[in-house]
Amino acid sequence: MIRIGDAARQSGVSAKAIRHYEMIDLLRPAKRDSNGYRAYSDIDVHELRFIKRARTLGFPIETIRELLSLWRDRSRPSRKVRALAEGHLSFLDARIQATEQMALSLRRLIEACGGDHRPDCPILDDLSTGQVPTGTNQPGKSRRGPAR
Amino acid sequence: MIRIGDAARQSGVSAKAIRHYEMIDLLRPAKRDSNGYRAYSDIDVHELRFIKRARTLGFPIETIRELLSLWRDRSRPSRKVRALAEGHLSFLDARIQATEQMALSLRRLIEACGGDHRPDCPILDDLSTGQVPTGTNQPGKSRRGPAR
DNA sequence: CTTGACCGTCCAGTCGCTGGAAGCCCCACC
DNA sequence: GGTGGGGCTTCCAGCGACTGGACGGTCAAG
Repeated sequence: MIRIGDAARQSGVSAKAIRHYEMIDLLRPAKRDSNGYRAYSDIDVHELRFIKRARTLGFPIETIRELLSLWRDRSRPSRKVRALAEGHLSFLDARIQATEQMALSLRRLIEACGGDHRPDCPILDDLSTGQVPTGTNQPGKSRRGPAR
Repeated sequence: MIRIGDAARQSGVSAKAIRHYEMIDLLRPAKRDSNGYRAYSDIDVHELRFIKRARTLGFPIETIRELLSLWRDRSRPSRKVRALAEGHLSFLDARIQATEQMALSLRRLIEACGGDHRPDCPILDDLSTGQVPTGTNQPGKSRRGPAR
């Protein structure tokens, strides 16, 4: 049986994260051996790798939960998997768009800025005169800056 | 004097967020009028707009803190502002790259998936056989203990 | 017997807020 | 005078997906 450290090394998921996944019921509780250590099988490591790969593709945990249950189900329709993947792809595309928009604006500002010892700076000028984007505030209608 | 709700409407920053900014000392504590309500000046609203615009460009709060202090300093060298902006731009570019990589992989998987009623699905196949990205886990520097 | 690599639990912190509860303040309206 | 509805106040909790650290047990080598 594989202990948590080895499961971590073999899957690329940290031991801390493995315990975390167990706590949030993404993974079923690991068996314990006589001294209380978690003991994993190759199948468990395989699931961890599955999770790792899905995280690498940016899937959120809740979606991975569904993906895992679809994976375990031998009769799943690939349609469902595909729908999940497409939903996530839309999310990624939206994030790319939003981030590119930020980068574009910022790049223009940087180009206009001399970057010398003087206080004159188009970057600060832009920030200080920035128009209020309408309808983007208030309780209820939250604007979410892509998380960091 | 402007109360918090109006300051929110005029700046595009929610009232909750304004209080939050005060709590983390991004904003100096607002004056209070007789009934204890926060009272803002046009200058304060201007700062809020500055913050809002910087957030829209994706700057993290800690960087905005520096940007604000540079902005308040009439003799600031634009060099420093520019350096902050360039650092953030690198961060944005890295994020775009990473997200595009995810989207690209996912798009390929989706294209290969029929999306029908059958259980056969390249997406799940990929996830379940995903190679372990080496060197991407945990604290322990993955050094080997004695064989068990 | 000590060292050191593991393992365990539990709590706190990250980031940037948002939601909600409980309770004032103030105005208009009946 | 009461009532209703905004606004404002405070404080606590929660989001996502973990990571860090404290504190302690377990085990084999030296």
